[in-house]
Amino acid sequence: MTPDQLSAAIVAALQSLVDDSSLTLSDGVPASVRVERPKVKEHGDYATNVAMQLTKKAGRPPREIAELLADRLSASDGIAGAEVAGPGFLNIRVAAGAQGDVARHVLEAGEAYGHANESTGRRINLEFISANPTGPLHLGHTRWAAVGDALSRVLRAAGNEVINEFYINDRGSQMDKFGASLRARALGQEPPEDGYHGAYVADLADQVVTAHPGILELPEDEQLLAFREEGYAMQLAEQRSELEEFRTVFDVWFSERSLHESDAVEHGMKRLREQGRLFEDGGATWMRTTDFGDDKDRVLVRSNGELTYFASDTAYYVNKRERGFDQCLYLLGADHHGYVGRLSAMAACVGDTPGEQIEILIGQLVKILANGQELKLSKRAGTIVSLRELIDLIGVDALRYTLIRYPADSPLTLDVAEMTRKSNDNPVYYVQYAHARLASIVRNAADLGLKSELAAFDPSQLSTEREGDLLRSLAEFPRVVAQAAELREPHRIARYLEDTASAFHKFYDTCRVLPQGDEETNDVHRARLVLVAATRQVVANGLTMLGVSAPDRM
RNA sequence: GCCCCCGUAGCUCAGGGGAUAGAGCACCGCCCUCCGGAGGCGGGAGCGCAGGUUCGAAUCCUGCCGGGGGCACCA
Repeated sequence: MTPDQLSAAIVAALQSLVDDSSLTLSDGVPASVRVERPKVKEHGDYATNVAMQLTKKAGRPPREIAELLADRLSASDGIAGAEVAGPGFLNIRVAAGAQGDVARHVLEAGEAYGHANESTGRRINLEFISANPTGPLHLGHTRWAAVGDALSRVLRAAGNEVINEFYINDRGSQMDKFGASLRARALGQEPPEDGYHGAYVADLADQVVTAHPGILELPEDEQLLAFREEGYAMQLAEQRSELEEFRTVFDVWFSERSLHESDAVEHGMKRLREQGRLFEDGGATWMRTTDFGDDKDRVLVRSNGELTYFASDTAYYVNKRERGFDQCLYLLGADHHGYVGRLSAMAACVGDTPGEQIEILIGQLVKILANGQELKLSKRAGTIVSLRELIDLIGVDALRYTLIRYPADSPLTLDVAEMTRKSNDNPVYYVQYAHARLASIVRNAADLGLKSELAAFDPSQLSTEREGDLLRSLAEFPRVVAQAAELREPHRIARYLEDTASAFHKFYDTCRVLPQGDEETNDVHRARLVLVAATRQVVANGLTMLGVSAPDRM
């Protein structure tokens, strides 16, 4: 019995109470009832507070409603018992057979277990990282790479169509400063004061010269252009390959320049004009974002005729919507949180509703400590911890997992020494180890000529406390995925996996799975093997959803 | 000055109104004749402060204190 099935059983019990007038509910029977897993085992396998919530609508004390419900529910299939506790909680015990059947569901669904059965029909554009192509990706980008990619997988699992998109800021003065910095290094000079000073600039400059032997013979303006464009191409290629190595793949790499090369910007402005949100002041063109709660109106075209970055943002958003996305999600770092107000207002200015078509998720920054000292991540200072370096240092699995397992909106402090010193300090190994152990049992079973056969599976054999705990944990997975997608919180998957791994290790400690010595294979062995195979499937599905490997051996 | 995020165990962090607030690390002790000890079992310690909403608050609201981030006709 899954929580959803239990919830349905409670609803049915309520309905039957209403049908025979044992209970009157002013709003009718709720469509679903929340069931939760109690913290203490004395409170049963599941508990619901529905009686307390219905007390007003029923006009009766919660314990009285709970009593009625307990009687009715106890008679339902798969329910071993229900009792009222405290102010009106209903504590429910599920029959072992119904509980064990969860393992069957898991194996029947296989890789699809935990994934939504139906499509939401929603197309989501998920934009994240969107770094300037003027340097290596650093720790901050790395967090969004891991979280964004995991979020995308989770949203897909929940039945959405999702496109991962990377917006390339390849236009504007930063690019020129980048080109000038490269040229300066190539000439053996210091980059401009407001340019790029990291050590990578000199290396990149050398690469540009190598690829373009005649570059230093060009006139200065052409030379600046050539350095800028070559450096851009190389840096972008580098970012792509690093991200690919990090298993973060983008479906669309969208160039800001391409917006300007097409008529997208003018098109976006036209849309705003139609909506009546444009005005002229001081020779500049403004968008009246204050109509929708922004602190101040925003300039789109400066008085000198140049387009602002925000004009691109607007055009880009309109472009996304016209490409057919129902929802545009932006994953931004806390250093960009000032954009939330104006982006939301902008979407409203073109006629959308913030929170519906546009959703901006702010992730807090990551701090990294080495020997108790914070590493500064400034590109200027050149003390960058790059994605490449982090991968080399920590490994893709551990790095991804560590960054994903915390909520993105909580500031994070990681210790290099701790991440690199002892690998088993990282919870990712706890989960992966569980998977390897599970896979190993399945392997050993095969050596004994045993397979997890559903035909011979008797779920009621899984009757011990730890088997029940593990089964209930497996039953949670679909709910966890749905919730993680709804809240845009992929870290919930990681936390869930840690709980499930723990439930498995405890089960393993007390429950022998395979027959030993000359022992005959019995129904308990067979049932436990099914449970093991189901658990392995769930752990594998969860790790896959995080983009972390599920090794059969470690 | 205004806005956003955060404050939970010695440290890093979970906990979307529910019953006795949880993990990992660190510290102390214990558990393999047998499926992987990267495991299991036990031990101590905590919701920044003050109000409010509620039958019930770590969770929601207000104020204060402390930490981080942000304010542009920059990108």
